[in-house]
Amino acid sequence: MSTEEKIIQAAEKVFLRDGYDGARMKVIAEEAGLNKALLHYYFRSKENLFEKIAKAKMQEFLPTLGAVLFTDISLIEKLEHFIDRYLDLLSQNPYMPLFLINTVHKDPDFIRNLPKEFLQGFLGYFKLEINKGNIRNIDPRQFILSLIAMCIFPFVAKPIAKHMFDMEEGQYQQFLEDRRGELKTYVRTLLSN
Amino acid sequence: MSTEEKIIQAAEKVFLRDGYDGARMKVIAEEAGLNKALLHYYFRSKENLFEKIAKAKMQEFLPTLGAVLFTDISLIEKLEHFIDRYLDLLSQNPYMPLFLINTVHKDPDFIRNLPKEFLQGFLGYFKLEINKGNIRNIDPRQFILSLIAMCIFPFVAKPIAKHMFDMEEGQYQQFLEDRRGELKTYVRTLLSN
DNA sequence: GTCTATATACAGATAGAC
DNA sequence: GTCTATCTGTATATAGAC
Repeated sequence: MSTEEKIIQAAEKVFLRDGYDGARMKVIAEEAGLNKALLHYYFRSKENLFEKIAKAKMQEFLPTLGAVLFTDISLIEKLEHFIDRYLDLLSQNPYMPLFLINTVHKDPDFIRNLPKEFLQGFLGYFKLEINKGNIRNIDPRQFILSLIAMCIFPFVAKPIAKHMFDMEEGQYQQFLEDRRGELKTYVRTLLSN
Repeated sequence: MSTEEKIIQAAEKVFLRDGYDGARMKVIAEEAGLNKALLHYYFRSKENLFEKIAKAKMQEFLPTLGAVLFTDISLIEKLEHFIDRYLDLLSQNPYMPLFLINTVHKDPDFIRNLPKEFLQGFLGYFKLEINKGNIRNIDPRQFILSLIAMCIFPFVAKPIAKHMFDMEEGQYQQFLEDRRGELKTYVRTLLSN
């Protein structure tokens, strides 16, 4: 692994966990097993390193989801696949949502370049299915936002939910596993005619 | 307004918006129209001031919700009231959820003292209603987490959602207003036998 | 390219006049 | 109780030896 890759990997870990304000170049350097000065040699500044990491992570995170929405199955099946893929992705990147939310909160320009055409396309398709009478008449935007909320929230609010529900780590993992079926049931119930 | 109150009010605003790491004592002082040194005179340290603010805000935020759950109406009506009250509360405190999530993320001990008995009580009541056959058989914890997620997420992810849906501020406010009815419909659809 | 040593800036915190 | 001036620590960033 090259020095640059070591830095990027360490920076991803630290920035995702601690955010921009909470992250320290010293900590990133230690995590990479390198010297602080090298971070500046390769990336000039903390801000620059952060931007590189944040933009790459966002590009990596969002479009992965678009794919499943354009396969040749029914809308409800698409959404069920979406739930599985999204929860997989979140399990592998539990810090991503909070990181993304905080980053955009601090600097709204960060989303400027994020692709949104695939979502617009999907919303149009959703409306078509409603007009065809294949699913219940419902606001597609409200529904999609709700579905994403239900997927993301248990990861973002994990420590709070664990406390409120009096769960240990293992129990919460099981809870997240059970959630897949639960969310699919919600989707079918809400959209079926 | 006393000096101490001025500081608290300014600190609330800045900490809620910028988080602990992002907040600056200088900014809080300016916001309060006072000198930096006074913050230390009244609260000794940044950490101490933050704890005071954070604990007060949490205590203020959570129990407000418990009340509506113990009125003498049906479960579905309770949940409909909950949605209205919760969305009201969030409209008045849009930064609260992200602040709370980040604070607990940084220091999990912050929730140690948060009351959870009212939730446990409500979950028990929920199960009773299922056993009585008044509502559909569903996991109460999964359902409550989903409902809270659907309420909170549009506030937490507001900049992202606005961008993705191509909305201006006014449109998004309308979207949030429309959401009340939408969520109530979801609840009725998911819980009705 | 990689390190040690250092410069620079600014944060939180304190001292002391009023 | 409130201010100005200052201390101290630590963060990012740079200089320069190797």
